[in-house]
Amino acid sequence: MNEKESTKDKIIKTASRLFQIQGYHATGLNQIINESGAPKGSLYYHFPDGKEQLALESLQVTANFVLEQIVEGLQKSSDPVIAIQNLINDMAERFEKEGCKGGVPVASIALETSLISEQLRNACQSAYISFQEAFTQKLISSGLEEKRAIELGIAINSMLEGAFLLSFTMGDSQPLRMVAKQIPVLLE
Amino acid sequence: MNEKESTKDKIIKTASRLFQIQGYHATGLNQIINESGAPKGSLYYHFPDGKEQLALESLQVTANFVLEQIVEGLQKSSDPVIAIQNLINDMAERFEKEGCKGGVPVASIALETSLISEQLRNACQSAYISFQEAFTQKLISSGLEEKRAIELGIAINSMLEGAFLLSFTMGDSQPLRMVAKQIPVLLE
DNA sequence: GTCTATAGGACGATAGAC
DNA sequence: GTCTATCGTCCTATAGAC
Repeated sequence: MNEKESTKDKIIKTASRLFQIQGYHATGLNQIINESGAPKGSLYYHFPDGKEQLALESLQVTANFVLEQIVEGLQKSSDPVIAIQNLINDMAERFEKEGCKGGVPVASIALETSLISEQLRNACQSAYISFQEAFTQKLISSGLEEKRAIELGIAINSMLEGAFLLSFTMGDSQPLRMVAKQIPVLLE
Repeated sequence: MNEKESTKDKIIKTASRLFQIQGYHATGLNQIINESGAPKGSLYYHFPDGKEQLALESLQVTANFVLEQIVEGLQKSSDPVIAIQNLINDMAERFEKEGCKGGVPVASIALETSLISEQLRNACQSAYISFQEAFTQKLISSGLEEKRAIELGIAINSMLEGAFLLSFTMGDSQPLRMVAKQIPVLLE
């Protein structure tokens, strides 16, 4: 394996965390360098297009991580109601363990950059679509009609993102918990 | 009436719009002054505590506007399913008329400031609670049991906020429309 | 690949005249 | 109530040595 990639990876890992918690504009490149412990001079070597490129690659790491959580969570039960409920509750638990201050995965970058960088907006959109398709796929494979599964995938994704946003703002995972509780009703 | 308040009001009105579209950190005080057409020297006279105070008062204006939309929308039909569905569809229509670029009302400030200003976080939280209580109240007054109405108020609010976030990021009101479509299922 | 130094600009905030 | 000038700080980005 390439040990040489570890500097770039350290930068991306720190950037992902900071962008998610603080947002795009509030996170400076200096802070990323300092907190990552990466060599100060290496940023523009690894990311020649600057902050936007760094944000893009960081976002993709974050999005892949979340998607993996979703896909793996959905595999744990064949019953989609139980699977989705457990997934959201697991996310709520993780969120609580971060002191309800872990930020909102994709949203923090999406809100700040969608109107100023088509590239970043597009990456956020792709991330959201991948989430909703994971839900849709689960519903289809458990026998739901495709059209209905697509509708529900979008709705469940909306609920999840909204509940994350509310839980973060309130510093309380209650919205996530409440949304999980409505899944049986929604999938009736 | 006091014609003298018009300068402060102009500043707040412009700030509300810009904070909502661009976010907190991306919106400079200079831009607010320039676009509002307000006298340049008057900002720190009207808002001695600076940007944070301006954001706070702007947020309250935005939140009151949204709450009014919700309350008035919910009054238009006695059937809560129809009322909520129409409300969300009206919001989707308004969003489309802004070219799907109108920003996400409270979220843009909530995400950027919740961890750096307890005052602003608290104002965002109050705004969200007022929204969810409007839904809950509507459900109670149409005969739903209180405990269930509270749960649903939170869930509907989550769906709405999430759908706004997704619609904004995708530049397409589809998530808002899909969420509206699920209301009958949720309230079954 | 890494480092230092710095350019060049924007920002929030303040002081003091009017 | 308004205005101008300015301070100090932060930012992104670049140039050039090593």
